[in-house]
Amino acid sequence: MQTTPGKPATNSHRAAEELRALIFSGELPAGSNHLETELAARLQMSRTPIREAALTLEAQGLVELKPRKGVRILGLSAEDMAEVYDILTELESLAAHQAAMKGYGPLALAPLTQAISDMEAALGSDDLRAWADADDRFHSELVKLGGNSRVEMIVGMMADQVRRARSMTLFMRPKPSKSNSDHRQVLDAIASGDADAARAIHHAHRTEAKKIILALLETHQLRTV
Amino acid sequence: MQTTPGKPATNSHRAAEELRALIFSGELPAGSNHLETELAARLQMSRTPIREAALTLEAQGLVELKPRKGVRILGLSAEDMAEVYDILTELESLAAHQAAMKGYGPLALAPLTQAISDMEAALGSDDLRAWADADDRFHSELVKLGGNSRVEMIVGMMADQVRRARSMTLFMRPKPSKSNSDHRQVLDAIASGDADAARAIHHAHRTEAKKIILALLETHQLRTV
DNA sequence: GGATTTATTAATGCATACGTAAATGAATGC
DNA sequence: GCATTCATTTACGTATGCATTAATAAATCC
Repeated sequence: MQTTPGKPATNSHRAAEELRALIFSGELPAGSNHLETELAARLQMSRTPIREAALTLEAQGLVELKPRKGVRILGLSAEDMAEVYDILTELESLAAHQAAMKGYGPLALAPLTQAISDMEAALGSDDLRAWADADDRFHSELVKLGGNSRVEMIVGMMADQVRRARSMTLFMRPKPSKSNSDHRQVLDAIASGDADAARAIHHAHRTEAKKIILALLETHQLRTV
Repeated sequence: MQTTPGKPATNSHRAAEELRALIFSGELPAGSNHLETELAARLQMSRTPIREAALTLEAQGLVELKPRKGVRILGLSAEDMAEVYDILTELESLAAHQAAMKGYGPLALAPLTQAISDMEAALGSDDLRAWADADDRFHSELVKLGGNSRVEMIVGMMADQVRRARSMTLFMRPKPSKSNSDHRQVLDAIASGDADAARAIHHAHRTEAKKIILALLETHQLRTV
């Protein structure tokens, strides 16, 4: 969840954040429609900031403003998921590549190291939720280290979109143990400045993740999430 | 320019389009600030739709809403340009890869073929403006053929952002004659279903374009455009 | 009874009104 | 003369009001 720390504490932004939270928590399920008035009452403000927030979320692909129907919470079909994963694959791999070229020392790479050991710990204690958290952190830190702010933004948006789907499939899929060795390999490649390796390994990692998720959605007949 | 054809003919959207046009034409130059009231008067509507449009453009990275300063037209520094080009490189290459895997016939690839011959014609008659147009068309058609709607959207946004810079440097740079053989190679790779080649060639092509543009901005001391 | 037309409702898109708080300039103190 | 305080302006953020128009219900006709 990107909280946009530097932004002003305006109602419009509160609305955007709260709506996001409501969407991710599932309180506003995919496919549901909500009139502006209803949301305004729920968040205790007028329609104006709600509208502005909805517009922002629409630009980010989370909702759709349907005249007379209100804001429609968008779900992700399997095809949507494939699209998003493909983008994540490319842009994160780019980030890995660039991060490797920056010659980061152990200190700068500490967040990655930390995330990896957290994942291992979580895996040891069978805490999948914690694992997912650390995994998120790894990916977002990786992108940060890549140093392309636009990539960071786009990946943030896309990660938001798949978050719900991921949490649904989290308990279905096989223990992500291979995932960890992948992550460590990426980290090593970055630390040793091998940009092409970092890119290739991460690319393969994400491609694999995409296959697994899509297969799960397929077998479980989850059309939209 | 993406005109978003299916969208309702609301003032808010008119505002977004017109503001975009004003920005690209340079009438609202990078770095300038414009009060909401001023823009409202200019487009002959109230602040509300202006505000909504500005919010949308902000989400797309074209402007910034500064309290008390109005909407600030964002320029692109050399670093910004590098960021955008890197993203275009990755996502368009992905599109080329995916397009090659779809087994398109000559009919589906006609727009690409057309764009290429238009570029050649334009080059023959030294019409750089026409060349740039056809080049745009090639890239946007390529992305369309890739079939990932989100990629299409993101690339559209990024292309918007570099458009101004490109038109500034259009007359400075060497005749883009190599560009054409690159394009044809990409087309051939797609037509023959060689996804990896399509990706690699396009990647190299974009990487080269990035270098050229950045060098130009460097030598001409163009800090922001 | 079913289909078509008309009336009613109500949600949106937009305009407008207003309080607040930032920025500018005036006024005061030293 | 310079700094500090106070007053004034004004742009924004938000609330509210209103006309439009899509959607629903009612009513009429065949």
